[in-house]
Amino acid sequence: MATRAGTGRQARGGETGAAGPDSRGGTPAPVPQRLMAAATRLFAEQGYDRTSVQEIVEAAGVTKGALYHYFGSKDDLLHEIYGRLLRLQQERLDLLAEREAPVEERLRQVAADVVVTTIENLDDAMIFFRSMHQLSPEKQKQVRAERRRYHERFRALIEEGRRAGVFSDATPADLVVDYHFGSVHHLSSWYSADGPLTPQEVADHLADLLLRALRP
Amino acid sequence: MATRAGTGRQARGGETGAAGPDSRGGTPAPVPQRLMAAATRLFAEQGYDRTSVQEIVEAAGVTKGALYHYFGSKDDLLHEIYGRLLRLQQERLDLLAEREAPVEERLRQVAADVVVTTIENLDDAMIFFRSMHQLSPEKQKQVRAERRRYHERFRALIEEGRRAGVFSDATPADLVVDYHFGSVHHLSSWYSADGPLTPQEVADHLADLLLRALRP
DNA sequence: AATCACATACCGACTGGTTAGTCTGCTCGG
DNA sequence: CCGAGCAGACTAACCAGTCGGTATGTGATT
Repeated sequence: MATRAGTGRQARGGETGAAGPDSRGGTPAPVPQRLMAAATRLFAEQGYDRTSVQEIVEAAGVTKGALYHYFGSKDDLLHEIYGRLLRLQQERLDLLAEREAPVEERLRQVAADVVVTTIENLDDAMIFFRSMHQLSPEKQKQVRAERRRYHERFRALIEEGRRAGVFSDATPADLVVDYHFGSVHHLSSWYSADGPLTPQEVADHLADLLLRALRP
Repeated sequence: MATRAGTGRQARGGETGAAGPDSRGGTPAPVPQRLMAAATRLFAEQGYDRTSVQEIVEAAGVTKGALYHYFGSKDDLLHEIYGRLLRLQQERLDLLAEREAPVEERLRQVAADVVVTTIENLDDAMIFFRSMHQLSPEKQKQVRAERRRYHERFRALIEEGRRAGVFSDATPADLVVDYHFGSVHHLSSWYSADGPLTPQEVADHLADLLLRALRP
């Protein structure tokens, strides 16, 4: 349904294969990917509203006709960026949460992992929390729903740890989740690859702060 | 240069007196305040770029002539909103940090206070975190510098506590500061006055999480 | 193997609408 | 009578999205 046939929307193409939009001199990446990459960079640099469709297509080396062939609207591009990040993080959360390990160890891994993947996709993350409100209300609702699922999965881990008696229950679990995700969102406004800390180090520290705060 | 001779900039007027833009039927609030109040509300609701100057002046019951009489540009309005919040929080931080009390008590109060004042000015805060990058580079630099002063003052408290042996030094102090302010920034995306928690309760919980994370 | 039918992929000029900021001039208190 | 305070028409720029058109490929029919 999604791809060809009727409307040529919803690109998404090669999630596998080379990471960059153009993996060296060989064949250039497909047009939809080039558009997504250009939009991501420009949205992160200038903001959504300040980036014109014209700029995006020029950066991707195509024209408006191509963009509107693959995407329904400018705001579709934004929605795809969100989808990409959310799918990635949800997938990793599910993977880690189901492991065999003490709950405090699983929470630590999950808390650190979301930090690492956020830093590794810092442009996406920056766009995420800056431009959410610029999505159409309908798409916004959808994104929020997915986000909530993520938070609930995370909260479930905290509650599991409480029942097991390894976490304090001094603070409502929702608040603890928001406390941690606040710091995750905030990453894009201070983390720099030039800084002294690697993504993994930052992640370990932040996860450690969370676990320390939860000590009984 | 920008405006006319006398540069009628920098409104700011009655910081004292009635809080609202129009304190009941009597005399309406002065035009600059009405403009600031209207701009604050609209920026928070729709975002900076999506709010037209025309909307602002209509909401304030004046015309463009009035706005450009008092403010140099649309982005000046934004800058004033930042200034208002930053001045308020800096002032309160200085006040609390200089009190006579054990350092852990002072940190707790400071950490909670910034949460309360953020919630009490949630529109300002939301605009702050969403629209920073829409300021002119020059004004952005200025705001960042003020923000940094605030963070450094906060960090100094943590370091004082470490020297006194009451805080753990497992995590770099900068990271701890960013951890806490992440959650403060994040407030505007989840806190609701209709929720079960009062601002003070949220503040106490968040301050508690910080202090718990810092236990040696 | 040549032709036809049809779809995908893309081009780029164009449209209708919006925007920040300017400018001239009115009004009214002192 | 003068200037601060403001009105509101105006300008020059810009922008998302549309649309008619072209090129290329593919499968079926002759």
